[in-house]
Amino acid sequence: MIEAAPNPVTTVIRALADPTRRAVFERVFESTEISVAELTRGSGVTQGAISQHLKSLKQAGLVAERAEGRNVYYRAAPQGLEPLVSWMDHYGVFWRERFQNLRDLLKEIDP
Amino acid sequence: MIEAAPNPVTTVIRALADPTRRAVFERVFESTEISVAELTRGSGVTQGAISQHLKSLKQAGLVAERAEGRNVYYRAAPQGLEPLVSWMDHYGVFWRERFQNLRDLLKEIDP
DNA sequence: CCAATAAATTAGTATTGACTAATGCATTAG
DNA sequence: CTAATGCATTAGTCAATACTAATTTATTGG
Repeated sequence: MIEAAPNPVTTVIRALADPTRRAVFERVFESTEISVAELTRGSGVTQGAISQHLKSLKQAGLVAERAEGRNVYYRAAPQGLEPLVSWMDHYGVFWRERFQNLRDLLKEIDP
Repeated sequence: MIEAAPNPVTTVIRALADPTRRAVFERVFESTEISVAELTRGSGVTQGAISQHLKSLKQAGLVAERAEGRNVYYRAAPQGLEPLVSWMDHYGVFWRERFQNLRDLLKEIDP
């Protein structure tokens, strides 16, 4: 028992901490669905590396996959960001900084 | 020149990725001001380690310091979280998830 | 059936990074 | 002045991790 399962915030932040892996997440997010081969193209790293990054992202709950034939299509799971959102929210960043903007925005929408 | 200065998002996320360092940030945030010695107490690591973590946090713009005599007092700089907020915001997490709650909240405040 | 393609996994390597112990450098107390 | 305290920095260690190259397992096109 040297395990001590890291909390969800740590898992999510660490998954996003590596620039290459974060770029993978961003590309997945921007597409509805994207295959590993396509993610590999233009990534600058090997297919194996991409698969490893996808595994981390999946474990962090940030992506989900769908296998079809010999392809595997990945899609973003933004709910996976929730632990990070909550953590930041707890530190009060959002409301205090964005409250006024949002208030204005809502006035326009629903005056 | 193997440098290639990492972008602010990377700097901030990486600063928060380590649980010990994040705990330091949290303690700094919770106090108005706190000295290195006090941060060291109950941290489970040495004073040197704390100083190193504070250096990372400072470089990330997450804390600021004030020297007084032989003490150095640290305080949180939540604006340092902005790159991360923007990054997440760009991926649409906040409005979509919190819009309804906030709308209700604003209705109560300003009906 | 067979060659080719997609993706995951594995073993090995090099780098980074968190830590300690020790030292250095001010500043304050006696 | 001298000892003690607070903090930063340094050098060295060990573990984690990002990567490649190679292999493995499926699946599909000719």
